[in-house]
Amino acid sequence: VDSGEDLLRAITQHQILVIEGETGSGKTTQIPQYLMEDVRLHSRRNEIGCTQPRRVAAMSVAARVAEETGVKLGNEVGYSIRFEDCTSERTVLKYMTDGMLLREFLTEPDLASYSVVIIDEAHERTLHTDILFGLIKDIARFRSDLKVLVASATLDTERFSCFFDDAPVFRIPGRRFPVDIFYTKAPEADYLEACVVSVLQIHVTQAPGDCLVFLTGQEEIEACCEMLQERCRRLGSKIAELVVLPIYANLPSDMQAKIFSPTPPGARKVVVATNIAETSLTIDGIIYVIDPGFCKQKSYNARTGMESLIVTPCSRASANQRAGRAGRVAAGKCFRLYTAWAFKHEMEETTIPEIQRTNLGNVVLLLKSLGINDLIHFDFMDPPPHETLVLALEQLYALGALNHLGELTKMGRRMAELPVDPMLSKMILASEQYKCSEEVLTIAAMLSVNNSIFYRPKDKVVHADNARMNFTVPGGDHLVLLNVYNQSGFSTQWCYENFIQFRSMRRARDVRDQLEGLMERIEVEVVSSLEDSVPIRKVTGYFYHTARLSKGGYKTVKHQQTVYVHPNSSLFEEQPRWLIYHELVFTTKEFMRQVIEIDSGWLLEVAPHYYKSKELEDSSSKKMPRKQGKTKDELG
DNA sequence: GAGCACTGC
Repeated sequence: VDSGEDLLRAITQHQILVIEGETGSGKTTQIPQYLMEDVRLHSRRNEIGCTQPRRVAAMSVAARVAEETGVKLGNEVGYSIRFEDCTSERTVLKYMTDGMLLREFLTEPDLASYSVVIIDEAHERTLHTDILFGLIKDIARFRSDLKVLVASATLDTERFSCFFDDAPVFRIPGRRFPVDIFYTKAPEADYLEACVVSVLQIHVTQAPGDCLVFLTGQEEIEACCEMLQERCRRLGSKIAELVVLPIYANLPSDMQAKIFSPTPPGARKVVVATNIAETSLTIDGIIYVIDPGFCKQKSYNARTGMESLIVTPCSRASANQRAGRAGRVAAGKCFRLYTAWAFKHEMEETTIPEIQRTNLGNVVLLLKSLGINDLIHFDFMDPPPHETLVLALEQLYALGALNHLGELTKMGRRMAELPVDPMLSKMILASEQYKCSEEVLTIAAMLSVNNSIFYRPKDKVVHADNARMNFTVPGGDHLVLLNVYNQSGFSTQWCYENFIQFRSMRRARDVRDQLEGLMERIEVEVVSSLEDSVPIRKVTGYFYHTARLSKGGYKTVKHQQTVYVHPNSSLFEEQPRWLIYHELVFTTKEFMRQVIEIDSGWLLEVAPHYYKSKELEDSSSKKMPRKQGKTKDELG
């Protein structure tokens, strides 16, 4: 940054400032250093906090700034991410994940220990960043000494400025190489085939430089890599060597690492990637980008409480981010496999912010515990759908976290301490009474590790499925997960032999350790039920998501939706009469994932306020009672 | 009988 003095002047004059700058403009590393050196802003020994959407970014930026300023990482400059606090009493500049700062509001609602808060990569609009916007705007009103910087890429800075009461926008010039963009003349019917043809054309006709292809998921990536390899084999020595490498988040780490090895002389590297290469990792040497213009996006239907993952055209902002990946080391080229007209008229300007596409159970609980009672009127930059808030409130009421006035209960206050979904925190708290907290902690940790524990490579499907069957125990999937956790011993060798994802296991262990560490604070004693699965089944998944067998499928007890047991479930063939599911996902059908068998009588024992014996009668021919429970207005 | 983009506390 050339204009450090100007920037400092602007910061002294305004409480909130929006900073617009491309990645590579040095805003993330330089600005906090200017602030640190400036005595006007730093007469008090308060911290400068700088949030990042990703853990690795927080760590690596902190390491770089520590090096540049010649201090030891963790002293004056440090970072704080889940499972890892690398700060000390001397820390002045702290890089952290946005979720971490959000959690800090629970212990320090006015962020008193900070003199400056920087929200970096604001344009990404992560769920946590969006909540921070509302909270920070609010505290800035009474903390006039707090400086707030909102740093974003070029897009949307006007909207940020507008949201923060017309805060001035300070622009920092970027340093990036130009990228030429090419469109197709007509739409492509088969974009996978078009990708393969484009890669080969680049390989044969273009100057040296590696190539990056954006696809939507594992299956597409595998298909594309196979097609490329097959055609290169057929062309044989007529063309130079092409090194084809897949990358996606679920790929085992040793295979991921291959994309970073240098391209052999005379050869060309092609990396076939998901969106992981759009923001999360950067590959050096990319000169060509091929963009078919699609991505998989999560969406959430609050009327049914169901999530789904759908292939959608990506936004113009996302397409531009992808193109930018070609211009990091030299001038590059981006080949878009859609027409210029489609780019202009058919693609959205920006991606829909996450807050509008996700379940908000834990966010609502967090805001309630910060004393924000009227969520409908909370200052969201883009408010979530009304139904999403209503469903979250309904769920929290059912779990006993809110009373009928929508106020936080003592139970809710304890639940908010745990960094997991409300259903999981409720079951952990309930496990105390049923003397099985030891097991329930493990189950909660395993359920909160979203991506699959079971590794199922295409060429070893039979082996993988056999390995998985060996973990089957009576009762349901929660107990299978508990069994896997207890057997694993966290050995890479064991995981490999049993087709278990080691990364997921390590994560489950970290989560479990963290949760166990919080048990004292919420006054839950850690005890084991010793082999008895009944108490575990009474509390796991908790009673909120129940379904009963009903001609060929299941019906949810509270909303009478037709749903099915997922074919990967250990209960797929058993089809028990009553069960509890952890989540609903819509793919080819409405599926319940992670289910456990229960006795309907338990529901009256565990949740008498929520179930009436009439709803639990077993004569399926009988007309179902009308929906009971609280209405929207009562919950407000 | 399915098929899981990416993050984060």
